[in-house]
Amino acid sequence: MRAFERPQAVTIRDVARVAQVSPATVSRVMNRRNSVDPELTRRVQQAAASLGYQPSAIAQGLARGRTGLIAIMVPDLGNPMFQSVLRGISRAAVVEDYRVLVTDSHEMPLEEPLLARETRLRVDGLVLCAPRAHDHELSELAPKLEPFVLVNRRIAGLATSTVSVDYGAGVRAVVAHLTALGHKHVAYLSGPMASVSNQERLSTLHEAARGRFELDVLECGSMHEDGYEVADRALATGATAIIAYNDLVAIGALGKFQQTGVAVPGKVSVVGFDDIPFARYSMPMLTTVAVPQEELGREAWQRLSAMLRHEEPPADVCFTPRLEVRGTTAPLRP
Amino acid sequence: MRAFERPQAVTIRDVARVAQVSPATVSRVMNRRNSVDPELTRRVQQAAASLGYQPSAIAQGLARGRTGLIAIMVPDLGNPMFQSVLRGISRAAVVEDYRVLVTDSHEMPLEEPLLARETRLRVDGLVLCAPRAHDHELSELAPKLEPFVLVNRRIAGLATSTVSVDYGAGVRAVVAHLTALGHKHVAYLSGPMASVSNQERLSTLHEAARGRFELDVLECGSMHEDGYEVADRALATGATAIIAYNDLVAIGALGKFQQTGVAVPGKVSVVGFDDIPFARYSMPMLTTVAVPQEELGREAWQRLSAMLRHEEPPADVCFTPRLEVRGTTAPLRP
DNA sequence: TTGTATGCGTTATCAA
DNA sequence: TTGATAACGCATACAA
Repeated sequence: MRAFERPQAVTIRDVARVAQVSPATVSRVMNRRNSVDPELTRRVQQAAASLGYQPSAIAQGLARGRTGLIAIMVPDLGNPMFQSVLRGISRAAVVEDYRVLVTDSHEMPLEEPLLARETRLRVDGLVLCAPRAHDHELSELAPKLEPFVLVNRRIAGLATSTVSVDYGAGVRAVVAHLTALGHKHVAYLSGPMASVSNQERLSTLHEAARGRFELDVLECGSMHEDGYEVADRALATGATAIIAYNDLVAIGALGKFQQTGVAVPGKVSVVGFDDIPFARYSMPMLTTVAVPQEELGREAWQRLSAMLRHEEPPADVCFTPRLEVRGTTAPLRP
Repeated sequence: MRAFERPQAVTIRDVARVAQVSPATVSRVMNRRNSVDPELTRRVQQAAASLGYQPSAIAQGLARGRTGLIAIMVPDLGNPMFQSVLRGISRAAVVEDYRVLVTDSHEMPLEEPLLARETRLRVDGLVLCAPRAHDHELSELAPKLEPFVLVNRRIAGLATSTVSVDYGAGVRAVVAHLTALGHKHVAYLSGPMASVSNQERLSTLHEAARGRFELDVLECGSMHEDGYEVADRALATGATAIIAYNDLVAIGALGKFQQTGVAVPGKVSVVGFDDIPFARYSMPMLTTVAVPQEELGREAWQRLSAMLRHEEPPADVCFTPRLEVRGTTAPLRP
């Protein structure tokens, strides 16, 4: 039989024939085994060059039992936060000659397990970035996904490498900041319910707000438009400060306030999360909880890379975010 | 021998043994060949389920001569424009069961050919998004990259599918707009010199400006910071309107003007390219040349998909961008 | 309809 | 050091 796609133009056998050696020797030369006679080495290299030979990655994959590929699954490729993580991973992995496959789960918690498992089949390892699936589903699936690294998510009883952010600390910093500014009524624009980091922000917020200020929570989302649409209602609660699920939402709200002539931070303060590049370019510049996004990606790769080498990965890391006080927060003015 | 990674837990042979059939029959069942006895089909499915069998994608790839993977190469994963194209491709491809591998060429024209070729080895087809490499290098390389689709780039004498944007028309629309507003002196913040679309914008601009207004060109870049840094010098030329290479640069310049108290559009008008999501959320809202970014990705996939099926791809498409007049442009006020 | 045998392109074992 | 040869896991002619 033959593959129905055109078979690879030139194979290791062609090179072997031209160089008058065995395929095994060609393989050795291509893989820089230094146990080949210089003369043969030269012949092989010349033959390979003249034929334009390139080893088949698929065949190598099958023979070696590895693909040289890893995958990252993100909830939404449209979110700058995840783009940055992807960028960090991609740039770190390429140095070690790994390529990155990217899967967008479209914020669909129920489809994630299937998607993850299917993706895993085509690569050597996985990075699950802020997975939305349920704990127990991920736990069950874990053995079939290994090796994998979790970003922005921890799962009780699961001993896999994790790279995360202490959003609780971030929330407390925000609360302290707003309290110091005199705010007594705060609205939280809540992100996707499936987002564990949203849950963390929310619960810490409830806790930290107690006795300090009134807290209203509004269902929102994770994109500009979500913030834009919910902004008015947030203001209508009487809140004088708004904490957004992320920078996108915050900037969306800012847009609406600008349009309707609501002064920021004069009438209402706004805080975001992530510190995406655009946060410095909103007007006023967005006060936000800065998360080292690309570094999250790099750290994730460090761990996955170690696992791929069958080494012990570095210890879990949890970044403490830094509150970037910029222009969208100000003292309460009655 | 054995693969040095743990061999796949369960193979087609294990299923065959449990189901008491031949591996060939298992293969037929897994691939929905409808020539298998219902009883055997049942036995195979049950065996596969109980063993948790998943066919090895690598082995399938080798046997079928295809990987089920495509790749997209972009100059910079940090650019929202390319992110959107990636998103469009990824979402279109997954529907047809293709996964997407992403390669970031770091805006390095010289490394692109190697990167492209190496990437091509691991996938069935390629999308080159705004490649920065030289025409002749791409032409030479073309046979080894096929099938591939070009986005935002056309190469003389190269008969490969192309999805592009008529930036010339976009530039003329901008020029007409600014001229109508009375501007007599315009500065262009030039993008990466290796960017062909930058060259197109530049040459059309020179042409269109002739006899209408004075044109200053400033070397800039493609990111926020580039626009931020060059903004002052652009103003110092005496220009009353600034055309930026893209929205990122425009927004960067806007940020600087905001900081230094330069009124936009009162003192200077600003125009961008692309219409990234953030363009609606700058203040004022950015006047920009809107490019259908995700659609570029979808159209690219349409063509690549056809080529992968050995069908004739749809004709080349060239989008005419639409000028979105928003808040950063205004009549010249002396 | 089912099973046997072969090939996909490489790597790796083992004997020479 | 080199070359047969056997995997790797699957899909598919071909024979039964």
